Amino acid sequence: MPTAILPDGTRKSYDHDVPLKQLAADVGPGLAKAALAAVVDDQVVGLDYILTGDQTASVRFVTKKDPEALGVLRHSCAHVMARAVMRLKPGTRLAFGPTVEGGFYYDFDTDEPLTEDDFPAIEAEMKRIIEADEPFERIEESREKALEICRSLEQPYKVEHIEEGLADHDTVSFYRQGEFVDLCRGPHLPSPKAIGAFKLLSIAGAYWKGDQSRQQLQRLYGTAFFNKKDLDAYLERLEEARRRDHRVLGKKLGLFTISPLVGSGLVLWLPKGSIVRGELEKFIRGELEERGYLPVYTPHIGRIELYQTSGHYPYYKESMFTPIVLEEDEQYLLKPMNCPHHIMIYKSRPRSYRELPLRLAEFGTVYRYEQSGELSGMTRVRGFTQDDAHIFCTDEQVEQEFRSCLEMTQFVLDTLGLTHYRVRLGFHDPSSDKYVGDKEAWREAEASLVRVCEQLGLEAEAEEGEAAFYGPKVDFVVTDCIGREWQLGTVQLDYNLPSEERFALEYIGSDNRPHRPVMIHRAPLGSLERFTGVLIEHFAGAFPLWLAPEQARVLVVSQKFEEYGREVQRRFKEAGLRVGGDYRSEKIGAKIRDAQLEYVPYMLIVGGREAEQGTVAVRDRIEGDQGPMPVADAIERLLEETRARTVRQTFTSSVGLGDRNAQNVY
RNA sequence: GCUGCUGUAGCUCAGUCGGUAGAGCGCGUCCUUGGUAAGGACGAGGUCACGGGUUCAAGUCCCGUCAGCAGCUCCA
Repeated sequence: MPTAILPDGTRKSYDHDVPLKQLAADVGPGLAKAALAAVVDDQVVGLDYILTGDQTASVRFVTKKDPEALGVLRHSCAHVMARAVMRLKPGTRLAFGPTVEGGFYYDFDTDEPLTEDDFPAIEAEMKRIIEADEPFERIEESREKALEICRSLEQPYKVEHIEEGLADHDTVSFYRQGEFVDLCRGPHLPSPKAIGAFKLLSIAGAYWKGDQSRQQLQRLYGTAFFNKKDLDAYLERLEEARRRDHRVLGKKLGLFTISPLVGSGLVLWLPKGSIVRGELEKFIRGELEERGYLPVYTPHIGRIELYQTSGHYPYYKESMFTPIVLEEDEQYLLKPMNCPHHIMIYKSRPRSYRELPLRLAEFGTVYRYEQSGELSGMTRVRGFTQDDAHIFCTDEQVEQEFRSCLEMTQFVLDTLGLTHYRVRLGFHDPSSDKYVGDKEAWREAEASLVRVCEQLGLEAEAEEGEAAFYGPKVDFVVTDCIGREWQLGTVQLDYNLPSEERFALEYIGSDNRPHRPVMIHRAPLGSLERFTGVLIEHFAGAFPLWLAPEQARVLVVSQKFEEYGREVQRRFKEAGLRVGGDYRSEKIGAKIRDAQLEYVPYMLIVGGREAEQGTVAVRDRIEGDQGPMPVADAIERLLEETRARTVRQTFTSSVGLGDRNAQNVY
């Protein structure tokens, strides 16, 4: 006999199979009314779920206060949307319709393309469907019956999914609402009435099963909430995120620009952005020096043979700018990677084990011909500078070096207050042939990565297929303000480029015999372009003092005090601070407002009182008026905050439709 | 690269049915000289992304190119 264990520990037993709907009613009429779904043994299910036989399960009912409810609601809303589209565009083939962070989508194969102009009609139809309030009805069928149903509904994608994706399922489930029947795992709301507010957000193309060689579908994105207030709040957060977008702020604050005449994906760093980049480079350079790296410089082009030897050319030919051809046998590539150049520095003379580990570092600028549709502000570009280095070491040194690289990356991210990142272990995909090197070396390398991460207490998740072609890696991945993920820092282990088939690197060991070194590729920031783009959003344009293009600005109360203002400005400048001055014939309120809007961290306000006493009235961008203090004290205060690289404010929230952890995929 | 959308002043955007372009901010000049988030007046500023086409007439309609946006795919 089925038994349910409720959250408060009470057990309810039945002498017959019992649907959760009834269980809820037995617990109380209030619950029966409020319950939207349930969690049975950690699995979210609908109220149509039936406790059977000798099943003993923990059951927790989900109401709109529980976080699980929103996902169920959105998935139901996706069905409502699909039903509306089916009504408006008969014959549409349905693909997948999962929930994603922030909402849901559904993929359609329509005869005529959908456009945003179709949204009002679809939304109106959805509204009618919700108001009609027909229940979602779960139907379980055998595979054969299910195939028959999907064939009769003329839903070829569903047929394919039952045949392939669900090959190991004996039965599959459908949900029916009125005339609309869809293959679906569920769960759904008891009825659509709970969908209090929804909105279609965008339309885009998407490939069937994510495969570029297959049919392109129309992906309709939307979001839904229990009430209008939550929807409005979400839309407001989207707006805010948009204002924090590095492309918007980069333009507004004069940090960078991109000119079609120069070329798309090629960043022009404006003076203010260049200051931020320069400070980051200075910071990294200091760390490199302390950690025993040696600076090198290499040219921006190299002969094509260099990249044929490394293996990059055959693998990434399509993603490179086409070769510069001088003569048949003399071709050059704009370098897409720094490693082959650094390898040639290693190879410039015989190496002894006494030199290892040899750490060669360069802010190396590389060029990659990224697909046009991929380009995005500073985060995906065609020319970028990596804070790159390659470490050549012995087998015994690998783990220690690898650990140091991870520690440096963590240190750099911590310094900037970037704490919301995930660590991804990029492992090879055993079913792919894109990797070079023997299996044993890969196995060993991946095992050592896991070991080091465990030692450091790094919570890392392994992902197959994310490795570089020459070795596994550890990536630091952050999410931007609209929910997209970007890889920043990376540390990669490489047993292949040093190998006989590639560059045949050697060092002479203590036994006076040649040995093969191991390489580590690493870049804590990744690229300065992408990192700066992410930082702009991370600080919402308000950089901490040490990075701020203009650290302080002298504001004179009236132009009568310009002379004293310029004297103050000179003293701050001599102390090494980046200080501007506002001597316009504006009122002090206007000058403060402008400085605030430009995110100048400190305002130095001077008028008659300050001129007389040799002080400045310091106004903190965050805290406001700090009152007057001697010029020397103010300088010392700012210098101290700069030296400490203090981070006082960050913004980490992200909204949008990122599809990590997509639920209910069919 | 693919699907959909967009491109008007330095920026953000309006421009109805096809009838030769507007606002706010910013910028310049002048007045104003002030005490912690917007003082006032006047003025300059446009190849309506680019190239074709339809039309008596195109910012507006059609085609192409370039660029951007959203998503997919890719990412050494």
